[in-house]
Amino acid sequence: MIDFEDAPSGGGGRARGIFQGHRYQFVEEVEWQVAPPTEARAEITLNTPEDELPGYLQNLNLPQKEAALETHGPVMVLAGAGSGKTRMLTARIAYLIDCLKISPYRILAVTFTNKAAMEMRQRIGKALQHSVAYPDVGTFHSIAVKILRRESQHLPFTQPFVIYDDSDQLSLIRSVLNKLGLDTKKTSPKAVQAFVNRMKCDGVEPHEFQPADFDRSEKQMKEIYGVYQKALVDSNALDFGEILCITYRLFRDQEAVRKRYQSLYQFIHVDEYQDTNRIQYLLLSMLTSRKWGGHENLCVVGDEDQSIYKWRGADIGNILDFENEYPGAKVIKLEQNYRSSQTIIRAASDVIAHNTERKRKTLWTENPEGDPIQRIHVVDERMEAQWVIAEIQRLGREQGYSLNDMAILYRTHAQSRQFEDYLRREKLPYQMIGGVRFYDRKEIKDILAYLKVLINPSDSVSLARIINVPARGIGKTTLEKLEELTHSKEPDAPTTLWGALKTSLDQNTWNARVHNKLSDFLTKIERMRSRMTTELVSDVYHELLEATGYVSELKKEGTVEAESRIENLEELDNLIKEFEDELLRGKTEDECLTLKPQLLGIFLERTSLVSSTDDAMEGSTLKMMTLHGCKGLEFPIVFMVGLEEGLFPSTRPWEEVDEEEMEEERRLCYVGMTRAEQRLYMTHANSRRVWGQFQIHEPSRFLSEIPKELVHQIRLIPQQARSPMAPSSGFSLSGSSGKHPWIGQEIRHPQYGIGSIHQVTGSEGDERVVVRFKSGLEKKFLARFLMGE
DNA sequence: CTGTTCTAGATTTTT
DNA sequence: TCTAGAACAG
Repeated sequence: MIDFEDAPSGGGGRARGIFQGHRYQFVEEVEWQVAPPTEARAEITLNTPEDELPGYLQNLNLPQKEAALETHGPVMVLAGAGSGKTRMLTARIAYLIDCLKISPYRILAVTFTNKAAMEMRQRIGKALQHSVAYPDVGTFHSIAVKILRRESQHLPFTQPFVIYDDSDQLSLIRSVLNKLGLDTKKTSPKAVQAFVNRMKCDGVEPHEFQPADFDRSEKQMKEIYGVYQKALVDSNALDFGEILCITYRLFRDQEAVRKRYQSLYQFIHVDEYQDTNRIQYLLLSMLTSRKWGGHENLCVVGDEDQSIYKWRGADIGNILDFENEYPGAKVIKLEQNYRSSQTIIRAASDVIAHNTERKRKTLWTENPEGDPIQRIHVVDERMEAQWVIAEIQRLGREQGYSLNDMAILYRTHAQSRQFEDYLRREKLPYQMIGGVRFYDRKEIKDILAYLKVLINPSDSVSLARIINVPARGIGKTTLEKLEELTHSKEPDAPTTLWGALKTSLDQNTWNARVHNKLSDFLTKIERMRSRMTTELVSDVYHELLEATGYVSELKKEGTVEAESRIENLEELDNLIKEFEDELLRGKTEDECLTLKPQLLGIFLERTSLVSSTDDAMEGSTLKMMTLHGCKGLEFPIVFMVGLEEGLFPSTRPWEEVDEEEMEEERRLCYVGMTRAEQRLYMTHANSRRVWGQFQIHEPSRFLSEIPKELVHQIRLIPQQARSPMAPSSGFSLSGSSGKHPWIGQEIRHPQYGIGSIHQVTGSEGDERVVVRFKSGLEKKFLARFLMGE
């Protein structure tokens, strides 16, 4: 039953739980010799009677068992949705360790997200009961970073390097454009970023790129890319793409290193293989391909029907080419679905059958036929949310479903708003997966930037971010002058902002006022830096908040936002403590001593690599997420919302429809539909507000691709939306007589209560008003909004 | 140098 | 509609 008493969880990316069960190894526990080839196959075969099998191999179907036992040589498993591929992978790894006596350290499993890695680790642990050692399980990025830390002597980067996320990357690109004297209006930083990342997905370095002969912009891009790469090295920072590229180059160019990792990771597994990109493919072939002296013990698991990251460089070619790269590869299909009803499987299969570029694979199930697909036609997005929430309550009340049996899936995060509103109103606890990452919040990024500067003063992006945060009188012009110093071509000119800061202070180039401010800042940072080596991160963290006055600034503000920012900083404090606890627990004093200076680096690395979908799922809450975020999950009941042309499939009206993109949208639809076990709802609205404007939408083409006999259609008429139980839309005016606001007019707001208009600005029809509420609170609103359309 | 207002761009999806 | 960067005034 739904617990109606629970308070709403507030949604948003909570960071809790991210670090649970995530154990990095620092003390090297691996000997670097080549293990003897494992000839000693255990006597388990496909014919072994079920009751003689170890538990983890029982109850697998034939192809699953085949895939699990085919441990040597290249294997590609084409696993349909819900066909038990994680089960198979777990069984396979357990079998390697338990029966074939392969050391867990010789096994690598690559997953798409950190959350998936955590789950797999848990499942392997369960299968092996009491095993102490775990195989390496992680994302491409986390594994690559680990390797880079270990092999830093071969890299242009020095040890405590930092990782730049997308927005850091964008800042660096801006500063590069600036340095090159390019106008950001003509060369958009975003376009440069897209270009750079595209290059990196394919593993193309600046000098390798061949611009088309007469294409000036490509030539310019190439140049910017080169300068950007240099700036990365100067900042001692890696962006996401670079993490993989540089690891690839390390393996390609350093044979000894490559050999070592080939023998370290003798059995490699890759989940969600359909979403790997070129550089990940190259990385894998470095470790496994015969061409590079690899062992070919590679097992990839994927489903081209679920490939939904083409826009990020995922290359379906990786699936199609597998058999060429690894001749003699065994291809195994898992086609039996254990998750969904017949109806859902048939509907989803019919939809995906409209794609032309796919390998034939037929999903089937022994599950009962189940309910028809519920197609709900509503008037607008408010009604959609209202109806879905009411239905969720009904299912809880009448059929005993609990909230975590259900999920709402949408195409874009922006669609979550309506649902949040109604969920809050109805006091149903919910959790949004994805959205704004905890670590992307401004205050968290600020403080992390400080921490990054502490371990790596070369990090100019972070330094520029915090040099005047909170405001300490170091303004734009000063910063610009500092940056200019780094652009100088003199032989011993500083290359980093930090260097520029130091030399300029040494050479007394500033007037007294600026000089003092800068040197104050410098000494503060230096002092904290010196404490870093001996003290815990949590202690430095406190001094940081103290010395910079960050929290006291926030306290001064006294707004609700500031309050929640302070709370977030406290949450960060908890996370740091939790992290230190986890790493230092059970360690000897000596070990702690060596560990301490590394703590901050590891902490920052983790914060950069967790994604917004890595949030732990909490107990009985309704889950909402994008269709991309639902990959790998399943729910008894699924609501897919906003099935409208333009929104889903998402198209840009001014651009021609790209057939390939349309097929990706369709795969996304397939992924969403196959999340449902028992019941699937699909809603579409007649019209909805997009960017504040009403748009009329046709029902999504995907709806018509489902056979009619599988669908139960419901059309909700407008009157229902205005029924007494429907909360009115936000505001109501008491005693309003006209369409225009006047000063002194009384306003009732559902959240803030009663107030009166204090000020009116803006032109007729687009007035903005300031309302002063009884509580003394002053808020600004759009009058149009306030007058109820 | 700071705080405010103005404008443009974004909403497709993320390691 | 909202946000973040840019431009402007104090």
